[in-house]
Amino acid sequence: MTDLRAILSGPTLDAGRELLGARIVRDDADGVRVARIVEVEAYIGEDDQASHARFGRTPRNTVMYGPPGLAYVYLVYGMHDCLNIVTEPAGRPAALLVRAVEPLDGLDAMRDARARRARDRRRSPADAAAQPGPTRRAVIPDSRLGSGPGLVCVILDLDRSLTGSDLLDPAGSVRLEPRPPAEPAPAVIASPRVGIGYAGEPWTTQPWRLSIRDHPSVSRPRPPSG
DNA sequence: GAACCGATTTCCT
DNA sequence: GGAAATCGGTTCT
Repeated sequence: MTDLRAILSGPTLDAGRELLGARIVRDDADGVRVARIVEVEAYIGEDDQASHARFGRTPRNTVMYGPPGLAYVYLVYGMHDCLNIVTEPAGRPAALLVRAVEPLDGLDAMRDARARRARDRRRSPADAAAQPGPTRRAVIPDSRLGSGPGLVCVILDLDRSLTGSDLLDPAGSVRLEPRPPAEPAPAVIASPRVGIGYAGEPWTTQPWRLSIRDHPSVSRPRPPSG
């Protein structure tokens, strides 16, 4: 089945498994960029103490209560945008955080976007005060360009203004497309979510991080290869 | 390759 | 007011 709307309206963990291997297509002035989803995390309901919905509906998280297939992009640690895909029927707050992608097409635009980000960072006063030093940075392999939730948004130029747009709209500039039928379903690893120590048990140990087994584009910390 | 650190601003019982 | 669904650089093993 490739009806993504139906898949996203179902249980979030099932939807997460279906999204592994799906494509994010970014279609804008910089051309067409395509990336394959290799890692997601599920945030399910108001009971989930790791979810932004844990305090109930707020101005920021309202879109999580909307229909499946909408984008929810939020800012974390004051600097990184993170892309979520809303799941489950309207009224039930749930979403899948896209933690890592494998670049498939438009890699030059992706590298440009990362270089732009690095330049902007260097403009900050604190960095200007620091000695630039002649340190040469290692070249980032293609497979690692989108290996983290913040990096996914950097290489695809996504930000909070995208929140509320429908990722299944064929005319949208950011689109979600199903895994091609010819491509075999990937082996999935389920492991605990990252960076949610504040949530307490059982939430910190729920295996709601889903990733393609042993895929080089998966973010750190690397899940067990099972 | 792991472990530590600083950046930066939005969000909310 | 305090913490946050992270990243990149540095420093160590």
